[in-house]
Amino acid sequence: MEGSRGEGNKGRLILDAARRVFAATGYYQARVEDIAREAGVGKGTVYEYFASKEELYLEMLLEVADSYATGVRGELEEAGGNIRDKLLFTGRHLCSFLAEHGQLARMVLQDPGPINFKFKAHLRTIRRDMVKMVAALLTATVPGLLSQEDAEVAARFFLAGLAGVVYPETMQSLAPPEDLKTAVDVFVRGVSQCFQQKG
Amino acid sequence: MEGSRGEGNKGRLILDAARRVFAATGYYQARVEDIAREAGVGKGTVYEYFASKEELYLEMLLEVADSYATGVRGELEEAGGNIRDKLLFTGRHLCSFLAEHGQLARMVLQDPGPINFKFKAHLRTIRRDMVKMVAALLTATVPGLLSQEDAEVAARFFLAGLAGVVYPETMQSLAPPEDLKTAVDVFVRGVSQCFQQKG
Amino acid sequence: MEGSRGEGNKGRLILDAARRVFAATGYYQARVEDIAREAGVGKGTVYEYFASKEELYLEMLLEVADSYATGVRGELEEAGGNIRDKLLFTGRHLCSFLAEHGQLARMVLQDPGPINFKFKAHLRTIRRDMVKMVAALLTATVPGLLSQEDAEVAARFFLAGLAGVVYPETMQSLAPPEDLKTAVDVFVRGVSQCFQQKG
Amino acid sequence: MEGSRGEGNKGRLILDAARRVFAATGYYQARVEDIAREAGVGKGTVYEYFASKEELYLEMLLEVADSYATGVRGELEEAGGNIRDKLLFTGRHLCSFLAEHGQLARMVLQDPGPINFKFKAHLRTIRRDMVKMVAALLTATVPGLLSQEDAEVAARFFLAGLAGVVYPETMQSLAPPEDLKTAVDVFVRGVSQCFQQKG
DNA sequence: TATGAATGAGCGTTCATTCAT
DNA sequence: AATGAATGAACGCTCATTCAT
Repeated sequence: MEGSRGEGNKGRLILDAARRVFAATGYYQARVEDIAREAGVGKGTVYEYFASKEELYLEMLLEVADSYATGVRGELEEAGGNIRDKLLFTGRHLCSFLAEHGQLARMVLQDPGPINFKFKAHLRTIRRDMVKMVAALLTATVPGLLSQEDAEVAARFFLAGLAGVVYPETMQSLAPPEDLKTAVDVFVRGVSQCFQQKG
Repeated sequence: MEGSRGEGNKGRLILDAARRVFAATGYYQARVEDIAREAGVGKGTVYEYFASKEELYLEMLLEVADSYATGVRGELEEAGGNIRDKLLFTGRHLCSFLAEHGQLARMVLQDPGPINFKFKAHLRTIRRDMVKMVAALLTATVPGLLSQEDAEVAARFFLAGLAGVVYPETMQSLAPPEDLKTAVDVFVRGVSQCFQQKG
Repeated sequence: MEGSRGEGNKGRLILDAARRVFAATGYYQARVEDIAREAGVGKGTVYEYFASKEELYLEMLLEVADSYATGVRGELEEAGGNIRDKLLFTGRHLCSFLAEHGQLARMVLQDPGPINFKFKAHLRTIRRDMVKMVAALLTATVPGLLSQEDAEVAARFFLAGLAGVVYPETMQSLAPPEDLKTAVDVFVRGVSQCFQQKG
Repeated sequence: MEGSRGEGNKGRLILDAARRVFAATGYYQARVEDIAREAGVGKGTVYEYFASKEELYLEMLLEVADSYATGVRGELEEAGGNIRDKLLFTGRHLCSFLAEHGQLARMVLQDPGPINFKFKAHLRTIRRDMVKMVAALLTATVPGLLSQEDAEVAARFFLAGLAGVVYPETMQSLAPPEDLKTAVDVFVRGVSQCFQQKG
C-alpha cells in the first residue's frame, strides 16, 4: 500500500533528512550520524533501511530527480496549449523546484559525488525525456520546418539556458518572473524566425 | 616573469598536478599525497607552497576560472565584428576549454566542493563580466531597442544555454560544430526579432 | 525428561544451532542473529533463554565437553578388559567426536575464545578425570610398578598424543585406524617396558 | 642490513607489542589502538608498517612460528647424539618457548582467528618438518625396522603428547623436568620394543 | 628548502542487546 | 512467551597536517 522506497515512516524520515543534510553540506561533508539525528533516529537505524551512506545518497537523488521530471511531464505532454505558456511553465517549475530543493539542485542538474552507473543512466534518461518533450513541442509549433536534430539542439539550449536565467550569477536568489518571460520570448521567436526562413 | 601565485617552479608543478588530480577524482577523493607524487615533489613540500589542501584547491580554481574568462574577453571586446561570429567563438572557446579541462569544468561551472567566500565572489565577478560582455554585444547589435536588463537576461540565457548544447545529455562528449551554429542562430534571431518588434 | 539447561524445545533448538554456527565460524564471527535464524526462532527469543551471547557459548561448550567425557568414561571404567582395546576405544571415540563436532573441537580442546572461569574449571575437571581414568588403567596393567605421578604423566602424554595422531598436520582429515593402533601399541609397550624395568 | 620483517625500529616495536597484546587478549579482543599504545607509537603508525590488523597478526604469527621451528631444527639435525637426549631437548625447548610466549602458544599450536591460506601453508610446513625430523631420528635409532609411515605416526604422537605433558591440564603452569623424562622414556622404550618385536 | 615518517581526529559500519508490541 | 525494529558503543582504517632532520 506504501510507495516503493523508504517507507514505513522511519525510512521516509531518513530519506527526507538525507535530502536536507546532503543539500546543506554535500555528500562528503555529510555525516551519517547527522542524518540520523536530523531524522530523529539512531545511527544504526539508518543502516536498517539503507545499505550504506552511498546507497542512501543514490536513493535520495533518484527520488528528487523523479520528482522534478514528473512535475514537468504532465504539463508539457498535455495536448493543445500555447508553446510560450508551456515553456514558461517549465521555467516556473524549475524555479519552484530550485526554491524547494535549494542547493541540492546543483547535484541533480550536474551530478556530483560518488554516483554510480545506475543513477547516471537514470539521470540521462530523465534529461533525454525532457529534451524530447521540449523538442516535440517545437516541431509541433513550426510543423515541417524543423528537423528532429535541430529541435533537440534547440531544446537542450533552452533547458540549460533556463537554469542560467533562473539562477542568476551567484545561484543564490531566484529570477523575477519577467526575466523568465524575456528568455522564453527570445527563444520562441528565435526558433520561429530561424526555421521559417530556413524552411 | 613571475606572477603572484604558485611560482618558483615547484609551486607551478604542484598547481598543475593539483588541476589534473582534482579533475580526475574530485576534491574529496583527491589525496594530497597523490598531488605531491603527480608533481614529483615530497608531500611536505606541498605545504611549503600552500597552506592547506583547501587553499591549494582554491588557488587552482581561481587560475582555471581566470584562464577561461581571459580567453573569451579579448575576442568579445574587440570592436566591430559580427555578433554571430562572436557568439560562435564563445561557444567554440567553451568547447576547447571543456576539452582541455575535462571534468574539472563541472566543478568550475557548478559543483563547488568546499569553496569559500573568496572564490565565490571571484566566480561571481567572472560571470558578471561575461554576462556584461555578451549583453553589450546584444545592445550594440539592436541599438536602442534593448534595455540593459533585458540584454543581461538574454546574455545569461545564452551563456547557460551554450553549456547545454556543448555538453549533450551525458556530458561525456562535446557537441558537433553544427549544433553550436544552430543554437547561436536561434538565439541571434530570437533577440533580433523579439526586440525589433518590441522597439 | 528435562535436564537443567536449554530445554523446552526452543532452548534446545537454540543450543543446537549455536553449536553449528559457532563451530562453523568461531565465537567472534558468529552473529546472534545467525544462530537465531539457524534455530528458526526470532533474535529476541535467544535472549529469553540465554542471558548473553557469551553465556550461550558457555552453555554450549559445557554440554559438548560433557558429551565427550561421558562417552569415554563408561568404557574406560568398566572393570576388566584389555588395556590396548580400551586405549584404542579412546582414540576411536576422539575420532568420532571430532568427525561429529568438526572444528568446534579446536575450541573445546584448546582455543578458548572468551571463556570464563566457570568453564575453565569445568574443563580442568574433565581433563583431570580423563587423566585419572587412563592413569588407573595403567597402574592396573603394570600393578605396583608405576607411581601415581608417573601414571598421570603417561596418561597426559597419551591423551595429548592421541590428538596429534588423529588430526594429522593439517587437521583437516582424520587419521586411518592403523595409525591409531600404531600409536597405542607404541604407548602400551613403552609403558610396560619402561616400568617393568624400573620396577 | 636489517632482517626481513618489521624493521626500522618502529616496525620492530609494533611487532613485539602485537605479540604481547594478541597473546594477552586474542585476535578479536585486541584493539589496534592498544597495540599502538603498547608499542609507544600513534595509531596511524601501525598502518605505516602493516596493511591491516589481520596482516600484522599474520606477520607476528609467522615470526613466532619460525622462531619455534628454528630453535628445534639445529639440535635435532645435528649428526650423532642420543635419541633420548634429543627428544628431551625438544621437550625442554617447547617448555621455554611456552614460558616465553605464554598463551600465544595456543594460537601457534592450534591456529585461531582469521588465518589465511599463506599462514596455514606455512604452519603445515613447519609441522611437517618437525614430524619429519623426529621420524628420521626414530628410523635412525631402530634401523630397518620402522617403516616411514609408522615413524611419522609415532613422531606425531610424540610431538603432540609432549604438549600434554608440558602443559598440564589447565595449561597454566609448566611441567617439572622429571615429567618430561618420564614421557620421553615411555616413548623411546615403546618405539624400540614395539618395532624390534615387529621386525 | 625539502622531505616523508609520524600522528590522531574523524567517520562508516557492525552487531549485541533492549523493549514495545 | 516471542518477536524484530531500534539503538549506540565500539573499532578498523584514512588522510590532512606537522615537524625533526
